[in-house]
Amino acid sequence: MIELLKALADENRLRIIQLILQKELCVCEIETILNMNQSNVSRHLSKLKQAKIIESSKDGQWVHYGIAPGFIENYPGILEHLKVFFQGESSFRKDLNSYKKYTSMGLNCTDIRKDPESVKIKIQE
Amino acid sequence: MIELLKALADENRLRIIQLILQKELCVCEIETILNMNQSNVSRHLSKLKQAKIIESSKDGQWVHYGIAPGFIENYPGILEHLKVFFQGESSFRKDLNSYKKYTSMGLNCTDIRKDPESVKIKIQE
DNA sequence: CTAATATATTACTATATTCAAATATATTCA
DNA sequence: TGAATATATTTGAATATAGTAATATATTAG
Repeated sequence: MIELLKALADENRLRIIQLILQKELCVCEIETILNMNQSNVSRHLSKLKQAKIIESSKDGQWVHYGIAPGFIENYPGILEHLKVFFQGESSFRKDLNSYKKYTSMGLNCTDIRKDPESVKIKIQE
Repeated sequence: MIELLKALADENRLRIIQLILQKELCVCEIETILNMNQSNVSRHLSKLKQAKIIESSKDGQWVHYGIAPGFIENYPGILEHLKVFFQGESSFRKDLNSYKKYTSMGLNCTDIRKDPESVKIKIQE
């Protein structure tokens, strides 16, 4: 429980959680949508995984992260509070907007690989 | 929210919260029941207060701390998970036992003032 | 007023956490 | 196979946090 709370008590990790709650995503997508560097995203993902908040599945060279079912089952109350928080914070709404642009434009890992910067620009508001 | 989670993500602070959930208590009681030193308790209390998890009321030379109604109203889900966690952890059950001995023996701040060590011994299992 | 007591704060040390740059590993594709 | 890519890990510097001892502030009792 304490490890869980520690894992949740970080803005960047909450940003990642909000994204992953929408849909399973791979590291490069998280990196691009949140405009965070690779090392940082990887480190936070590993902390979230250790706290059993998220889980990973490897798909060739890509690694996808999704919310761990156990987290949803065991901590529905916390999840609810997080969702309310996400909705109330403009910076989190902005992240969500970037995510929505990313999907509605039909972008994917291959696009990111080709030109990460241009994807980043496209999904900014 | 992040500040709240940070404040919760510490064992000693959760121990304090469990106690205070039972009843409003003064600093010296928390100190004695949890067998923590005064400076440490005071520091954690101030962090919990800053996160609006607890609130204080001064009663002469004594300061009592209780759960902030706002915390209960705004974060019922988190509170539920905390209670479940408390019940499942033997170290937290032990704290609760000490608290119950403390009250069932009719002890109070004056007893602690007279002889803190003997109170500590009495409420150990 | 003075001594004693309750709590808060400060100063210091130890430990943990964050970030970013560099490096390592694994995988794909030409 | 070898080059490029995706992700993970290591490292070091900066910052934050926890704990303790000592000190400060407030309050009560005599």
